Amino acid sequence: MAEKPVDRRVRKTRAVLRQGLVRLMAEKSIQDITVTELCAACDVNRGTFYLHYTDVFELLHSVEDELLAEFERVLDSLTPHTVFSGETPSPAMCRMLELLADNADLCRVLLCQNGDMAFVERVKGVVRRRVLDEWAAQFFERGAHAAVYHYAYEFVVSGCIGMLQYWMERDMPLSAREMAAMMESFIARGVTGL
Amino acid sequence: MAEKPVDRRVRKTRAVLRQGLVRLMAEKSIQDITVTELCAACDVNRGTFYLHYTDVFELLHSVEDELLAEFERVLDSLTPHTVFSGETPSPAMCRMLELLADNADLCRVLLCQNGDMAFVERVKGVVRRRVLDEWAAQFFERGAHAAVYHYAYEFVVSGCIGMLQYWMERDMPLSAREMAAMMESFIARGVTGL
DNA sequence: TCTTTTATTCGACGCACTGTTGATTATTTT
DNA sequence: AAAATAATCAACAGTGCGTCGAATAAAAGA
Repeated sequence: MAEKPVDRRVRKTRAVLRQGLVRLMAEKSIQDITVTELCAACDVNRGTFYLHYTDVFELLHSVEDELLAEFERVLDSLTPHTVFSGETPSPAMCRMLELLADNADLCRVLLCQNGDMAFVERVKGVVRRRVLDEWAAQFFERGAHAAVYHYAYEFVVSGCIGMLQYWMERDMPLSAREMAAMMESFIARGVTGL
Repeated sequence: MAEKPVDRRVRKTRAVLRQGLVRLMAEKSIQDITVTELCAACDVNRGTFYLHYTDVFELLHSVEDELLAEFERVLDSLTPHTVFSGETPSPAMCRMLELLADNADLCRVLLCQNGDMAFVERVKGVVRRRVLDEWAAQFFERGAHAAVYHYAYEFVVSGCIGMLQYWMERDMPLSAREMAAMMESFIARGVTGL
């Protein structure tokens, strides 16, 4: 694990391109963004772009990777006890929502209208790997059919992401804590149990 | 509303292009599909393409429109009574799932990996316009906070679509009826109520 | 600080796809 | 059978792509 220090110029160029992409994505769909256009908007030479990325999509993925890594760090900082404590809303859910709020512009662009479906799948996958086994155990205790908890998981995760999209598209009118509480309520009792 | 009969050649060309696009989309992402490539795959002259569509995305939208129209026809054929009868699973839900099963290839391409997020939003919108008012009434009867039912709606619709994605990506191992029953159970009682 | 290393810039190149045109051929409609 | 219209074909300029070598600028190492 050699810590390779990255040249300051490289860091700067990549940062400029990343934030330039996010800025453009707020205006237009990713497939309409050309390398030429992005470089002009960022005042970076087009050739320089190709020193770092093969195309706009690879750049997008690097942006996604960065956010996803931060997301995973939050998940890793949560002990199982933190997650399954009786507290409502759970600190785990709250911290994840705060992360979204702190990266609102980027998350909106990736998760909402004209977002990246593949990225949404990746997010689901990250959560799945950490939650599903725990879930499975709880379901089996209740004697539920084996396949059911997979569908239950998809329902819950997709449902939460849908709520987040609605929330972000309206510039987050509720606090992270309020959102977390609502989500956990829906997960546990469905929507008729209000 | 003049019924304009469309030339057989036009119908045929458009049909060939539509099914060609769906075929290609099963292999690669939409943004990697060029007009040149699509026309070669369909054995249609490239110039002919431009007589009907401005670009690949307009063709995609026309495909989406067709599916969405069929979806709406199903919804329209359902009386409120059909939807809110006590029957489980409801005939409404079953019919919608059967429509998905009948258009499996297309739905998979539009809703799953590398799908079109804007299309998913349109689907949500179609359902929303027909369901939300009914929902709102039920929520107010229970004295719920005004904004809550919007989030509840997003949770449920997104949750169901997430289940559908999981279902379709695995080539629909359950029947439409089984899926409908599971969805309605999650909606009503959440996932811990199994 | 001076030297070495490395990143960025610049101009240019062939290439592929685009969107359109006008003329020609084939099919459908009346 | 005649008229209308759709599809084909070849060709065009325009634009972005991906790459290159040479020149310049900036950072790292001594």
